[in-house]
Amino acid sequence: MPGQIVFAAPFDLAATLASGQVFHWDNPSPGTFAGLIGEDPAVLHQPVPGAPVEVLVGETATVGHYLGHDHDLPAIQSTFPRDQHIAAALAWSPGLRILRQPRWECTATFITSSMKNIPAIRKMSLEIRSRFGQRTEADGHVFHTYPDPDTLAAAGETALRQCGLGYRAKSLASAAGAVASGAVDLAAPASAVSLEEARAHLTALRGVGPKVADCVLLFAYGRTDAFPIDVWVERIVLELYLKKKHKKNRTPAKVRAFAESYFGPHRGYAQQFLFHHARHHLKAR
DNA sequence: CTCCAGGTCTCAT
DNA sequence: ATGAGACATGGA
Repeated sequence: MPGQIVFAAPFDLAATLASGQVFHWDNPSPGTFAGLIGEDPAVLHQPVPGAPVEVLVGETATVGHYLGHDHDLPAIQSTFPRDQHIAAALAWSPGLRILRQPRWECTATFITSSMKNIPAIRKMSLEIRSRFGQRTEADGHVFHTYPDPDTLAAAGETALRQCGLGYRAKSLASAAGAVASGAVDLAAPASAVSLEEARAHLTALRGVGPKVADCVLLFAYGRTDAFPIDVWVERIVLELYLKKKHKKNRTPAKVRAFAESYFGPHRGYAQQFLFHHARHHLKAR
């Protein structure tokens, strides 16, 4: 039932929902966010960062789980290296959290994310939802669920292309088919012991490479040791940490090796702070 | 109008 | 293993 969620450590709802890990939330008025958590409508309000989150629509338990209410942020942040770049990112949005998103929804939206900016990813996602999802309504807000694998597999590549997916339509249709048929089991990564094994389950899907797999593991499976490396994060690591290194030490493999050894056991969390900070302060090249 | 976007796949060294 | 191109579309 509706109520209030008090976080043990400062929480920033707006930063969390606008940090490029999820794309479908609406922001109808300052501090208010409306969206679906799986199939459940949610309308949340936080007047200012750090304040309790008012759940106007939705179950507080469901919302809390989605928002990572149980994450011990101070403990997680204490594992980060103490350098000026991490410090700046933490100061910029101390209440940023990693969400617990539904597996398929997260996988599918990140399959469509390659070579698209965040507004475009959002637009494709909303188009897919409104065309193929189930319509629900709550408190005057209209929502559309993210269509399940069977629905998208049945829709097919051509229909997905009409949602603006371009070449990604083929990947999404293929991935939907693989999950719908059971060829790929999205429960498998959750019980994988190693990160590598978890990643392998996901990269079996067309359109899922190392970067998308790490995003999904981080944003849907709670693997905070997964460290997605996109153009932004690669730039951050190269510019801020490997600036003076010789070319030989500035390859993608070296960036990955550095990240895995430097940022600690919750490096995915560190990555999200750095990414969110950089997107607001670094100029596109 | 040009540039570029939270990459992946394929095929070449 | 590492590198170069192709890939579709739309936001800025």
